Amino acid sequence: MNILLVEDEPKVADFIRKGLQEQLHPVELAYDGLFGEKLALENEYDLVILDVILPGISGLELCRRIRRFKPDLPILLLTALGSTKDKVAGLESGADDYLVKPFHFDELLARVKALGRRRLLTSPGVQYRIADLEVDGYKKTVRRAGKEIILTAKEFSLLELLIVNKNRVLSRTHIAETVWGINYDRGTNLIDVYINYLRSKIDKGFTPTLIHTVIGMGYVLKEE
Amino acid sequence: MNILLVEDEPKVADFIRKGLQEQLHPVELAYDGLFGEKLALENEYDLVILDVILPGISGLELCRRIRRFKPDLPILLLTALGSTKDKVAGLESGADDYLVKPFHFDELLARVKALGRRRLLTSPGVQYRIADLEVDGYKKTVRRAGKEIILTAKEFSLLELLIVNKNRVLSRTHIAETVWGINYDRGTNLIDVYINYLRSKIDKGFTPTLIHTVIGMGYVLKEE
DNA sequence: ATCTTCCACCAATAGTATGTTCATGTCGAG
DNA sequence: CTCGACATGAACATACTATTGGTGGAAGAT
Repeated sequence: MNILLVEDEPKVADFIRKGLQEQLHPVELAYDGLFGEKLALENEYDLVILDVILPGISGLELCRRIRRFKPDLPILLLTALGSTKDKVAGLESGADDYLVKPFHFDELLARVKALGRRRLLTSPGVQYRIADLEVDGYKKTVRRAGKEIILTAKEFSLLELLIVNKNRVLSRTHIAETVWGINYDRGTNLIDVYINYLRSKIDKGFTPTLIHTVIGMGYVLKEE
Repeated sequence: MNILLVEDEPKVADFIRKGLQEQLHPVELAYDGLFGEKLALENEYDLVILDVILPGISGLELCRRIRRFKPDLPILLLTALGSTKDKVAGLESGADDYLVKPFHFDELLARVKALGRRRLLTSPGVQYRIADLEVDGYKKTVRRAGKEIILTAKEFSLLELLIVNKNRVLSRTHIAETVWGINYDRGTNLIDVYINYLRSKIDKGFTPTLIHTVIGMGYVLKEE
């Protein structure tokens, strides 16, 4: 899930960004409201996390502006203030959810997941299986025919995307945006390379093969 | 917190499972009493949620059976019956708490949290083991291959977290929050250093090694 | 008070796996 | 046969992690 984080305190920003990246979400960061607005409007994020206290324009104002042009984009507000009045103000600005700092990171993750599910319908982070391949998004493990397979973070992220959308052809563009982030735009065959890595780890030596190329369109994970 | 849910109505089961997973609890599901009993006795859960009305054996009977072998395992009963008599019957069967359907999910969550906390606080005698490593959460002792190993407080706390979540990849963020408390400071490699301390004490010179790095994601304690 | 010891923590450096690119090889369609 | 599209292997760069030495402070001993 592509996430835009607007937070001016470097330490907090870093903490949140790293935590989300450890869950394999691509994260982009804006240090002030104006830049945040620019990014939010120019790109297609799945979620925006906004600090209320920002230099430039306030989080609430930014929230309203984003909401005006992107009514469906989920917005999560962060703030140090915890009064009911603040919460109401936040929600009235169009935020979908509200989290008071300091928070336990798991709490943030839970809300991120909840907001993400609203538009994706599928939520990575649970268990998936196809044929004799099992992917556990919680433990971050992969097994084929009962045997554990070790993947790197990027490989896992790619496989998770494929298995969540099994039987559906995924374009390279879509894969790039989901796994590598919004602003991925290199003229290389990086995705092909990673598909190749995955194949050698989860398909080589097993039947049936699960990763299929659809020429001109992209890749699918399916049986047969 | 690992949760076992025994519930035969698929809709209700799904509702509860999804809600709990959103809070990042791993949930396993049994659709009848016998299978529930098998799972409960064979695995290490932190909490069992039981429907009273079940095919096979009843929830009350199941509760008694589990209680016989796992006196410390928290059990939460769910039922459509709301009379005092029913509640008493449930609690007398050894359940720790009782919730009448239909309920608001927040209510369930609150109880789940409460039972979880109780277990963490009053968890004397919790012993964990993986391969030839034994950790006694009560005596605060650690042994590998029968030989006692002396750890400092922080080291023990870290090891305890790892072994409670064995086979699951733990992110640095999660580790930082659990062992060191909420802190935004990821500017140092303190966690890496403590992992290194632990490795030198419990892995060095032994096979198999138990602490594994998952680059980009965190660390796991597991065999293999 | 002072000394000693141990623990928690930090920072710099060395080390390694991963991420990325590029050149080349293969395959099928037309 | 030729082209486009994809697969593959290897080389390179980067990012992440391991390791070690050192600092400071707290607790206990003298």
